Amino acid sequence: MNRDYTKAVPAAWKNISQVFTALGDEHRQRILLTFEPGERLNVGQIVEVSTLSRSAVSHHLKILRVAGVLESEKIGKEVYFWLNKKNVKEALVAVMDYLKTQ
Amino acid sequence: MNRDYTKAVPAAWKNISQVFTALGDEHRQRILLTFEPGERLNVGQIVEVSTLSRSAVSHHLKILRVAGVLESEKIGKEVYFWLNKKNVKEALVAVMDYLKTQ
DNA sequence: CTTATATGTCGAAATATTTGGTTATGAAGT
DNA sequence: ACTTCATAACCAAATATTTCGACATATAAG
Repeated sequence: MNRDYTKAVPAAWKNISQVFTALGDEHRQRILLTFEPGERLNVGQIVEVSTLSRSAVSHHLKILRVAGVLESEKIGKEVYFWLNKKNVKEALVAVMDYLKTQ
Repeated sequence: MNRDYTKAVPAAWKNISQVFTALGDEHRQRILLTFEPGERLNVGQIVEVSTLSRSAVSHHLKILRVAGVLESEKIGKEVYFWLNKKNVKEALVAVMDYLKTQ
């Protein structure tokens, strides 16, 4: 039994937490699945296909962005979002690596 | 833009949700990191290294078990838990595969 | 400079999760 | 059968998250 993690988790796992929390919500999964390969979508487009209000979508987009699942850039009046594949992959690989040691 | 997921997510993603929600919580991460390779731990041992009450630990163990992150078996008076590597890996691979199409 | 549009932020209500005490269940020992 | 021990289930309180409308900001258009 490993007692090292009684009170905390390694720093790397804090980032993993965010990614996993972000992907653990069905509304956020639906937002992600809306993106076609390489596509960038603005908030209005995402709201359009969502069943949630604009501010709820904005809230979920923020969680996804802070977690590093999405990246965003403002172009004119619009804010475009796209998938941060690299960062999501890193979180998945980290857990895969942990599994391999088990 | 893919509009297929406006109201629901593919069935496979529902299982993924559970695994990701389970792994997105720091208390549950700490429980997982307590397991050494191949080890089986009973509830008492996990409570012992946790900062939470017995009933809170039991609650988190149930979430981990229902999500398929842990498996359990009652032996005598004790219930032993161990990592369900196969199931966690499947969820991770499913998301990895999604990333590859993106 | 005023107006319209896109998005973010705030605050309060609704909802969900977490927590720990108490009670119930089930297995083992006496 | 009675007691003890380990754990699960139940329940209510505490806490966190989600939600949406109202307001704020920023950019562009007229």
